[in-house]
Amino acid sequence: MKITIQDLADHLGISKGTVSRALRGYADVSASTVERVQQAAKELGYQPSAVAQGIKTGLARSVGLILLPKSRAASRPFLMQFINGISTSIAKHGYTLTVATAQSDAEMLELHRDLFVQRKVDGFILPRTMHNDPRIQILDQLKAPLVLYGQTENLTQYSWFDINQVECFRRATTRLLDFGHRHLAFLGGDVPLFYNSLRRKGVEFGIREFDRGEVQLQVFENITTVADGLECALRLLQSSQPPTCFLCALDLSALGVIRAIKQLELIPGEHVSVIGYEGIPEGEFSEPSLTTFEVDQYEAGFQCGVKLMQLIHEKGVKVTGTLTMAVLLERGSDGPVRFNSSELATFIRNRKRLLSSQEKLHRMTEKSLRN
Amino acid sequence: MKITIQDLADHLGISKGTVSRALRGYADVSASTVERVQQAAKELGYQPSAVAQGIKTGLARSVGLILLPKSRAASRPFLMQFINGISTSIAKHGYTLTVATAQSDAEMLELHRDLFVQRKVDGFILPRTMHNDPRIQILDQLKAPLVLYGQTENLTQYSWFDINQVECFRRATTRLLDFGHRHLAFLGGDVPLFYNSLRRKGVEFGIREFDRGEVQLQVFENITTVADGLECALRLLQSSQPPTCFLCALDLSALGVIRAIKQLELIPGEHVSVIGYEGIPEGEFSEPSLTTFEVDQYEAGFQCGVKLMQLIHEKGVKVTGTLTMAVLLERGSDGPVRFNSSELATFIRNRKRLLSSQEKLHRMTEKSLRN
DNA sequence: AAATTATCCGAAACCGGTTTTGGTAATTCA
DNA sequence: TGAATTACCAAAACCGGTTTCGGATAATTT
Repeated sequence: MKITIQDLADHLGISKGTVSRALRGYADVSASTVERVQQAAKELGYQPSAVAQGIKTGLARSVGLILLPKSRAASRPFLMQFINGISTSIAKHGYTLTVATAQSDAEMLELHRDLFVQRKVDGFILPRTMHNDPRIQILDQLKAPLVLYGQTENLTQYSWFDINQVECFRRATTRLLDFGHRHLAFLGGDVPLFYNSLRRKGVEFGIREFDRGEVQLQVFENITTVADGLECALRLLQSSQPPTCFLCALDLSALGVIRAIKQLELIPGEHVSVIGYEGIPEGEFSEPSLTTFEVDQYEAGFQCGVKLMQLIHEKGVKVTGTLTMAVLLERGSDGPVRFNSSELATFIRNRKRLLSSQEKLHRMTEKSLRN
Repeated sequence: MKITIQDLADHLGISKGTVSRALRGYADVSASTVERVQQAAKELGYQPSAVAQGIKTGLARSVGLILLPKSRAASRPFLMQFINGISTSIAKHGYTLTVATAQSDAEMLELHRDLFVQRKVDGFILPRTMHNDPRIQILDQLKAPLVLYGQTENLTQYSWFDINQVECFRRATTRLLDFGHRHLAFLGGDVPLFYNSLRRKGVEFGIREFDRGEVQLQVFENITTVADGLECALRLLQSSQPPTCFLCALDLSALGVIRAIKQLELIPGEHVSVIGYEGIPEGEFSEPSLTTFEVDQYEAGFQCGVKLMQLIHEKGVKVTGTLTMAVLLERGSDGPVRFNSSELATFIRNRKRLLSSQEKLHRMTEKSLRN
């Protein structure tokens, strides 16, 4: 049924070694033979078995990407385009992407080891880098090629790709300061992940550049979902010294903050400003739309794939790191400061008191409209 | 560096054939030898190369999943848990998942053929089944094992898994009819995909069961995104005979409908009802939260994986189809009818006229609150 | 014309496993 | 005790490719 190289050789009346050399482009095969072989291969639909090729070359022609689906909220939005980017760039080298999922950190480490030892993959792409990432330690021992999507300690030893998140959050911060905000809140994400400290550092840089002693920053961590952001912002806004703007490490939490602002009958972008990071599709449709940094996840995946192909194929290549920028989408969720913190606090208090009376008014209007 | 079966055999002073048979559990190896081999394998960290194994067995121990990222809106939400389900079930058999992406339909077909001919995968899972799905035709020719996630024509020939979407939409429809709605709109999704006709059929069944000649149904297709749903619902609601409820083939379009309702200053679930399908996370956080059918994508992936493993390993097995139900999440976006279609039209017209005056009022209130 | 050099291809080794074959030693049976 | 099993394992064949080696033929040089 399936046609092998021997079948093809028999059909042409030449040896299978010659067929192989013809197809691999060796110089010691005549042009006419190469032509004949390629022609016959196309006619008979012959394609070499990747499995059989792999045994001699030692390569599986696949790269591994191992995901922890339990961290669903954070990994979901970026995934599809990231996979697409990897897949597209490695396809040029005849490589495919092996995606596996682990249910726990321990299982994830085992999976990395097993996939490599069993030669199911030739290398890995590691997204969501952590502090002292244990995956790196294991793969180093095995001398497995790897590319980081994100940064970590000892960066010079690895190939990596990342967005300059420090710069993004520095810019977001100075933008808000230029808007006149003086009470900022930073809602950080997953603490063990490296991105979190980078984004926070960006905020601190922005403030340090500017500081005339009048800027106040509140920092929170582990705010990773819409619900987290909603709950955290509600609490902060109803405190005695509410922030007038929010810097969110994740779009998801930023959307929660917007929801909180609206829930307090305030106008996001006017009464309170919000800036997110990542550029998930929901941000475009939120009301107001979310000001955020849009990350090109396809490009990220693509570059990770390119770097991994270099590591695997070009021996002796130096590792390379690449830092690019995300694009600031200036949308509706931030703007010039309207109230300072104390004014905002007062405003929110009064607003709350009047909400019930306003509701009555609303119901009356509705009734009159109905008739 | 990497330890092979020959290394292990030399270390034990026995032949590599015996090592292999010991590890594969052949009967003609003494218990003590098996013990010694297993012990040594563990100590030296030996794991057979999947590539080398594959050449003799003819299996790559991988299954293929090929995605079209251009259809981003529709495939994004379900992806992660689906992959997780597949991956988890096939891992029990030592299988991994190969994910590839294609940029066009033609490329997708080629990819299926190539991956199988090159023995990079032993079979496929086909999500998002289409009418006369061309993937199936190609894979049939190659006699490639496949499992459908979704239904199609000639279902008895294939293994497949699906949600009973006809029943879901039948229930959704009778639910709305029981609520007293008589003007329904069905916002369908991608026309070439098989799910679309199933969901529409469910709506038609629901109406047929009930019809006393007084039910009106408007049908639209290719409403696949939030923007589509928003635009379509805005248009319909401002027509002279607006529907009082929307049955949406996709949660995303349902979220757009909710947005449209709010944009017209109506209350979703009170003035106009909306029911979605799929159970994406956003639906839980929308205001009001979205009534929808929640699909267990992990389970879907898991079952597809199980079925594919059966096809690949148990020769002569019959193909199997499985139909399960999604869970109706009764949330806030639907409820008893408030207005009939004409009343709703009048209400919306008046409301529109008064919006500007109300806005003035609102601004005044705000000014007074500020001081 | 002889010697040298290219050109081209077949034969064989090899990759790391699995599976079959066959032979030896220990057991069982008559 | 001799024959027939049985238990066990080494050796070899095999899977489908790639790569090395060496030889035959043709082309070039001296």
